[in-house]
Amino acid sequence: MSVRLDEMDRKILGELQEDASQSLDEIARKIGSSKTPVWNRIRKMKEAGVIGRQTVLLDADALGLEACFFVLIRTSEHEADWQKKFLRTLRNRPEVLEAHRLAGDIDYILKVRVQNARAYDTFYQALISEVKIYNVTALLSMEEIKSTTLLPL
Amino acid sequence: MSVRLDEMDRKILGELQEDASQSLDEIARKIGSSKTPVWNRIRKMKEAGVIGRQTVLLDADALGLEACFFVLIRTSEHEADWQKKFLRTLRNRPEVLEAHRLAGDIDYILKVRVQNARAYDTFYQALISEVKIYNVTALLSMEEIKSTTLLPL
DNA sequence: GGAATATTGGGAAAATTTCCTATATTAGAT
DNA sequence: ATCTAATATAGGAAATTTTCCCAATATTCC
Repeated sequence: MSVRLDEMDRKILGELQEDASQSLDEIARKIGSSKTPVWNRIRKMKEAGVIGRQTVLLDADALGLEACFFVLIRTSEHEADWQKKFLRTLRNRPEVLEAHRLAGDIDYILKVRVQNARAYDTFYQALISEVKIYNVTALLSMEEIKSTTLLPL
Repeated sequence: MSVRLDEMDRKILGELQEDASQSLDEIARKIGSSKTPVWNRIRKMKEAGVIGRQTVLLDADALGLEACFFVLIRTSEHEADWQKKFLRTLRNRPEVLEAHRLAGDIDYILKVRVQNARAYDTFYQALISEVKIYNVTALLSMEEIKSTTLLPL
C-alpha cells in the first residue's frame, strides 16, 4: 500500500503536477529515463494513493465565481451528532471548496467560492438555518495573490 | 478571448474536472455527443483561459506534509514597495499554497502546508525576517474535512 | 424561405499508451 | 568477492487515443 519514494519518483511527480498532459516519452526524456520505468512508477504511485485525481483547473472568474470568502466559525455545540450533520452539510455544498476543523479558539475555517456577496449571503443563511453556530466571521478576499495545487517535493 | 459557455461546455468542464484522463470518446459518449465537438470546445476553452493547467492531485500526507496552517496577517505597512516584496516572498515559497489579500481588519490570509509544527516555525521565522509584519495568528488544521478543486458549474 | 455561418459526425494519419520481452542492475547470502 | 535471486530498465509492437480534415447537418440572420 505504501511506497518509498526515491529521487526519480519525485521528479515524475513534479512533472505530473506541472503538466499532467505530457506524454510518457516527454517525461522520461526530461528526467533522463525511458517510458517503461515512468509508466511503472506512475502506476504504483496511483495504486498507493500518492497520485490521486487527474484534473483540470478552471478559471473561477470566467465561470462567474468572482467572490471568495474565508469563513471562521465558532460553535457551542461539540456533540458527535451536531458535528456529523455539520460535516454532511459542508460536503454537500459545492461552493465550499475547503473546510478544516481547527485547534484552538476558532473551531472551523471554510473557503467558499460564489458569484458575489449576495450569493454568499444566501449560502450563509442556508448554513445557519441547517446547523446551530455560535459565531461566524467572513473574510472577503480582494485579491488572490497565489493559489496553487503544487505541493513542494 | 472570452467564451460564452453553453450547457455542453459546462458538461465537458464537469467531466474534465472529475477526471481529466478520460478519452474524448468517453466524454463524448457521456454527454451525448461525438469527439469532434468535444475536442473543438476544449481547444477553444483552453485558448480562452477557461481551462488552465492539467494536473494531478497528490496526497500531502504521503509526501510527509502532515501539517496545514491558516495564517492571518495584519501589517502596519501599506506602501507599494512593502507589498511588492511581501508578494514576491509568498510566491517564492512553495509551502504557501494560497495567499489572499483581504478586505477589513485582517490584511492577508495564507494557507501553508509543511511537514510539522517545527517546519512551520522555520517558515514563520523566515517570513518575519524578510518583511515587517504587525501581527500574525496561525490556525492549525486538525482535520481536513473537505478539499476540492472542483468548481460548481 | 434561403443564403451564409457555424457545428456536427465520422474517418484516417500521427501520436501515445499499454504491455511484453530481453537485458541490465541491484541486493542478499555464503 | 562471487553467485543467485529479485527488481528495474530499454526498446518494441499492438491497441487506443488524439488530432485534424471533410462532407453533411443544423442554426442564424436577413
